[in-house]
Amino acid sequence: MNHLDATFAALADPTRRAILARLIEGEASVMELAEPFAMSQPSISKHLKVLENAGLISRGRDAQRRPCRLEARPLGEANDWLERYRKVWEGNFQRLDALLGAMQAKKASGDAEQ
Amino acid sequence: MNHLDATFAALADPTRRAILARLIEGEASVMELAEPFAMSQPSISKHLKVLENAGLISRGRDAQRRPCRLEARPLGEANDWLERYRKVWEGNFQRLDALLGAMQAKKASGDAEQ
DNA sequence: AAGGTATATACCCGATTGGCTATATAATGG
DNA sequence: CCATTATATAGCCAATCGGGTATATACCTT
Repeated sequence: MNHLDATFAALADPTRRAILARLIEGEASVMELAEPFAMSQPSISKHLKVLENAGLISRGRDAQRRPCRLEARPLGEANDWLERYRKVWEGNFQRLDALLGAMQAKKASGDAEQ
Repeated sequence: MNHLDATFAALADPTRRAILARLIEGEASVMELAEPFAMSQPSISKHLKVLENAGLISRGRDAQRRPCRLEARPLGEANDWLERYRKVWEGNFQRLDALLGAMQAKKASGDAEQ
């Protein structure tokens, strides 16, 4: 599984996004993270493992607690990928590009159309 | 399914990200989009439906072709969500890492807290 | 109307996901 | 040691996913 795959897949779940949002404020134990959700502790642990495998959190040790801390670097990489689309969502010059792209595609494949 | 859920889930697949990347250059038909992949046409159509349901593409009509066009607004929303973490991945929000220099600190894996 | 081309749909399949309960492990405090 | 607390693991289940093939549909051309 690609790095970006894992990052975006991890972000596709609202529980996991909420956990990350909580971790902006600082480290938290599993119990603390589980508290807002109507969900069993093992389910939260599973979500945490997904986040950890995606490199979005790391875990420490504090007595029997395993505090989670945010690791935002993969979010930066996801952001880098998204950046390439910024021009598109900020301005609406899809139409122009569409025209250019279609003309080039025609040249490349040499098909019969129009 | 939440809007962000659908967006991130759509982005979690490398085929779909490659399709979006292709669409930056402009509209493309299903056949054109399928060409780079060792994958059947129905599978590509499935991916396109995922992208369409996430609002990431829209489709037109050109004879028997159904050209796909990039719709980047959901990417902007995903970006908005990620923005809240920018300070964190740009460094220093993590107490000691700020002092040590975030770049090298990534090497050592086992440091827990403070 | 027939045939070709582009795309969609239906269905099958194995793998993964996201939830659960029950139980195991880890570390602490008495 | 023992009990308690915090967390992880195992196994179950239904749903979804991502691929496939076969077939249907839509539109154009002749």
